[in-house]
Amino acid sequence: MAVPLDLSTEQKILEAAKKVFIQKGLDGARLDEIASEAGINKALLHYYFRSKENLFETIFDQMIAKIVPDFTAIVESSKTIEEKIEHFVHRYIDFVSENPQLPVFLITEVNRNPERMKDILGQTKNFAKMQQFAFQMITEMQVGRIKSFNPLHLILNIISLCVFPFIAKPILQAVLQIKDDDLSIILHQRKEEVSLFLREALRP
Amino acid sequence: MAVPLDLSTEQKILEAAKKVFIQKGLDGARLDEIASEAGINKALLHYYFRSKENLFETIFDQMIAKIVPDFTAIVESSKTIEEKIEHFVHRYIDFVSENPQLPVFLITEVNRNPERMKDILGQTKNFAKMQQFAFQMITEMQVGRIKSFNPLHLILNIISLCVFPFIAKPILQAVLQIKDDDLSIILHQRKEEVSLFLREALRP
DNA sequence: TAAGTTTTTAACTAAAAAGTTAAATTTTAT
DNA sequence: ATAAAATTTAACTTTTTAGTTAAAAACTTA
Repeated sequence: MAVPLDLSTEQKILEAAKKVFIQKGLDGARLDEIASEAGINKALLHYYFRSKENLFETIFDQMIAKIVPDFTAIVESSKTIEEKIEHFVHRYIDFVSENPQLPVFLITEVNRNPERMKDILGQTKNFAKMQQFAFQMITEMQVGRIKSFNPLHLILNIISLCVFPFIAKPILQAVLQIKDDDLSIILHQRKEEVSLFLREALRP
Repeated sequence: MAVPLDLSTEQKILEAAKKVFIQKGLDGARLDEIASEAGINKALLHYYFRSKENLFETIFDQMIAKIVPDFTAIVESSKTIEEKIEHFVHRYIDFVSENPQLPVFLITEVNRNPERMKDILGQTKNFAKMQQFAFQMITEMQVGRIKSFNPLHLILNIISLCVFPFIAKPILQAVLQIKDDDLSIILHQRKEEVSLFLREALRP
């Protein structure tokens, strides 16, 4: 008896749904479009996932897990706090560069329905890891190796500097009146620019 | 002959539309909801604005004009660059605090339809003013009054630090597992925190 | 081959929403 | 008072979309 597990088809649907939902949002996405994007039909969509909402939540949960920064590796290494921050900035900007539509998608949908977040992050260990990271910061601040800041705000600052320009991309493009490629160059520079900026701010 | 200018009704419609569009987006907004929010009916909506798209664009243009930072006053004053930045940070965070849904609304809609921006900002003098601001920065950098950075990235950094935490509000709330009020306190602290952070980064 | 599973085809229903209209009523300005 | 303008009422059309279904075809595997 074949359990209904043709992962390749389920995967095709998930990929297509991801693409369409990220582009158009929950309201804007059309099941027919997802189906044709996956190279199948609506009936088969219904065969695998019973409803649009169902499909959306599967995608949404995956995306949240991807974008909430994973401090685990960073906290565990034995580098200085500056090296860790630099490492984080590089990794996170790389990640956002490769998934440029993710932040806007999540922010849009979470704002439209904040309830959705409530359940998801409750169990993860992200907050604990973040606190651990904050404690390391405080230690190095007290020793005088870096300037003293409120650690929560410092973490917020780091993430803001990494993510926001990618979120504001089309607005930036209009204000600066430049083409896609030119903006990409600017955004690519940010890895070094943000690292430098943070280094200077933290210099004791 | 009374010209069709009962501004009070037109204004009521615009206010209602602003509220609903900002909350639900173009796709999610319902004309019936806008009408009842304005205390009128759909027919009158049609009497003033011919279509949903028409109404939306009126709102959208207003919102864009509001959120793109106005450097005019700042550029013109005779303060030091640090004072100007501090002034800007305070004013912009105040503005975002008072209009917390604006950034998400604009980012969502611009991402969904980047064409919309193209026309709007073409004629404004924002870019010129921004360049003027950048030149002032460069001058003070060369004199050694502040640390040298790429001025475009510096402006991006300032705006990122001001806006992003407000955009990410519901995600933050979920990650930190705190209530609305507690997050508001944290966000309120940012005016001072961001000012301090920028001062430290720019210290020669 | 035979049974079970996956996929397509091709309809269809029900609901929601935008857009439209015409006629009646109310308000405003002259 | 009366003409013009604003507003309501209430119905209607059209379009779009999610959701559903049944039957046939194709594929998989024992």
